[in-house]
Amino acid sequence: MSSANRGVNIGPPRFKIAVHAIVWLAKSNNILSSAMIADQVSSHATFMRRVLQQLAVTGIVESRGGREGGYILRQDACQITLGDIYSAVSTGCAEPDEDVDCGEAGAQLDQELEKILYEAEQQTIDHLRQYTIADVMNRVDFFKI
Amino acid sequence: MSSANRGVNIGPPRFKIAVHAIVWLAKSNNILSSAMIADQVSSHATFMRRVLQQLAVTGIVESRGGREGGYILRQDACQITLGDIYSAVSTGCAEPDEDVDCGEAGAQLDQELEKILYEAEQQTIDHLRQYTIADVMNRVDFFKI
DNA sequence: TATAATGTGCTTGTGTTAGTTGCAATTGAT
DNA sequence: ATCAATTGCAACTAACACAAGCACATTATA
Repeated sequence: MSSANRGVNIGPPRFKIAVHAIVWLAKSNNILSSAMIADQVSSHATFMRRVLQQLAVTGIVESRGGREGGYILRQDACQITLGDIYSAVSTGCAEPDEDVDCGEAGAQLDQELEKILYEAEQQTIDHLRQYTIADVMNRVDFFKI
Repeated sequence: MSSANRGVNIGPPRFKIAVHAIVWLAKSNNILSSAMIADQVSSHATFMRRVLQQLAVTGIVESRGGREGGYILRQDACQITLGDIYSAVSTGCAEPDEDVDCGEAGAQLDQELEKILYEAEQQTIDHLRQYTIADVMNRVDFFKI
């Protein structure tokens, strides 16, 4: 999976990979190791583990350690939304900017902008909540349920 | 202006700098050189020229070459919206992803996701259209009109 | 116990963006 | 006409964010 231009200016870069991983988990309907998922999405096992762990802490997938371990969906494909995934992979990359060094007035302006952008992002997440993984899968023949 | 963590996962990085620049132009209500603007927003003249040029092609500012040249607003602060600015600084960084190399099905899935994200971004822009530069300025004492 | 997986720290690679320099073209002041 | 100040633009460098990849401790199961 290339890490070139993302095409749109919204969403963390991991978002699409996370969706791909969940789609494959939904299709297999089984436990899959990070290595197997990485193969399917042309990524790498270690990176997938990090992404899948973010999905695990929000309860979208469950991780099992040890032999025969891996990841398995904890919710049905028609219950998981793109908004859920966006939120899950955003955690940890949404700390507020450190204070800018362009003066008091500039800093205040920046804070106000930050508020507005935060609000816009929340609305984006709401918008993405209308699409479930099942919806997305049904848009592609190969994954159709 | 730090280029560290952006705090939110939406908008091109230049967005906030572009807003700052326009706010200063609105406050001064006069022609300002790239060097003067760069000073105000703690950035650099050449970089500001790049950003301001994007704002010029969409008609938000006007650029004048030569001695006594610089940039000046072409619209009133209460007519320029954050959505306009977002669109302006997004041009040229929103080409679609190159085709991913994770198989036909994966590529199709990716295209569908891309459509959904594009739609989400358009809605973000619409959302940002409700805020004018004048609104933003009135949120900060120093810039209050 | 041996095996196969996750979790995670660390290093390396790479693409994107900002910073910087240099200079031609342009425009107004003198 | 000359000079000074500015944009526009190309090229290069630097910084940063993120993914890729390795190593290994930990964990769980056959």
